Amino acid sequence: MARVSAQERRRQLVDAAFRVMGREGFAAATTRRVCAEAGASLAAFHYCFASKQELLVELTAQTMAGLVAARAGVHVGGSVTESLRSTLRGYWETVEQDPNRESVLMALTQHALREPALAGIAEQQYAAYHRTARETLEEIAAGCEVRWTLPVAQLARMLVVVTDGVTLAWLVDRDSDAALAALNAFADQLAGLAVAGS
Amino acid sequence: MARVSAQERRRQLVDAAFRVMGREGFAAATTRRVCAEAGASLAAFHYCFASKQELLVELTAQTMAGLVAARAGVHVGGSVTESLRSTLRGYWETVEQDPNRESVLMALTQHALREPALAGIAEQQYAAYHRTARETLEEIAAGCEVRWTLPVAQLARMLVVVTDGVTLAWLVDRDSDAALAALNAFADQLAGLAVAGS
DNA sequence: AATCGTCTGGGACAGTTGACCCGGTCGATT
DNA sequence: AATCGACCGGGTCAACTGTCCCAGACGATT
Repeated sequence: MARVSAQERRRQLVDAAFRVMGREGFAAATTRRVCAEAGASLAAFHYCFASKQELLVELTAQTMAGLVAARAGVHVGGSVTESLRSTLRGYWETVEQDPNRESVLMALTQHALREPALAGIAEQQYAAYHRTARETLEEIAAGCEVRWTLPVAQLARMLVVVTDGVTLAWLVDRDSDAALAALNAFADQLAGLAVAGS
Repeated sequence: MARVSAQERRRQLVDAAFRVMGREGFAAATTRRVCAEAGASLAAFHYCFASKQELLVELTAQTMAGLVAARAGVHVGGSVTESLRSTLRGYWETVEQDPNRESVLMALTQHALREPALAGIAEQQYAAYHRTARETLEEIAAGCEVRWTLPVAQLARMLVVVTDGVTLAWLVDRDSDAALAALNAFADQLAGLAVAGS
């Protein structure tokens, strides 16, 4: 077995846990299963992490950060409608490209809502979503020289609601056309809430 | 311990499983925990159910049926906007009144997507959502003497997307005002897709 | 009251899980 | 090359899980 730094080992274990969860579900990510996936021993696990909880916390934080980064791609160009459409399409590509991240994140969110040790993590996660969405909307408004006729916070929530809802439905029926159609329709509706101006 | 019919015992156990899941999460619903909640013995459990899977299947079916029934409340009256708003508000009241049903259903959906024995159940669940949503939209269109300018199937998906997304976000941050505002905004946008006519 | 299917009590089983521990091995620093 | 902290192998532990079993108690039918 390769001899790597504790920090590197931690990363490997977190990645392995993510892969196992994505492939076999949250419950399948036992310490042994994760260690096997990472090619590490149980002792190595408990050398790197004080407990499974600790890995879960790190996994949640890391996955969350990756998602926010992926969602942050804003495409400004042409009309408000076009900007919204291409931004949403950009997000959607990241989902279809790696569906597991979404299902893992959903499971982590569910778990974080119950586990006292992870209290606040789900809330932070959603706060980050809302912040990212708000920034995206503000960027588009600035780039297209329009302003929103509803509070940006409310629009941001709607954006998160729609992306989450579309993702959830797609995870079940995998109907990509319907998902994209819904996103486009929403982009058009949202564009209707923008008027020219500062 | 009371002596009840096997059928009644099954119902009790399903209810107990639902309560335990709602209170402590999906993973907490072990056979022993469920039996304790129902006031039954382990033997009673395996007399009524061949396996835990069997209970899970029945629980999913029953919870699903309850939800579809709850969502089916259509309020037609006044303008399209008003009808949509009050229908969505009606749905929302059922969510806030029993938040556990939503989180349990979400966990069951997650589980059903992985478990081969429950294959198809999640899909059926969502198909039922979409059917209910489509019927709701058609009822409103008929009652308000309008027609939709987009395919009803697409609008139905948007309806499901929004209700699911709003519910998901609310389960995390419990911001009822924001949830209701999002639903109202969506109702207004949806109303914009209706024009007078048959 | 005898019978029979329905139901229950308590216990047992093997398998899995998270956690832990100790002796030892590696590699860089000195 | 001696030292020391980082790291690993393999084994152990108690707790918990789903499942199963059997002797017996109940209640309706005969």
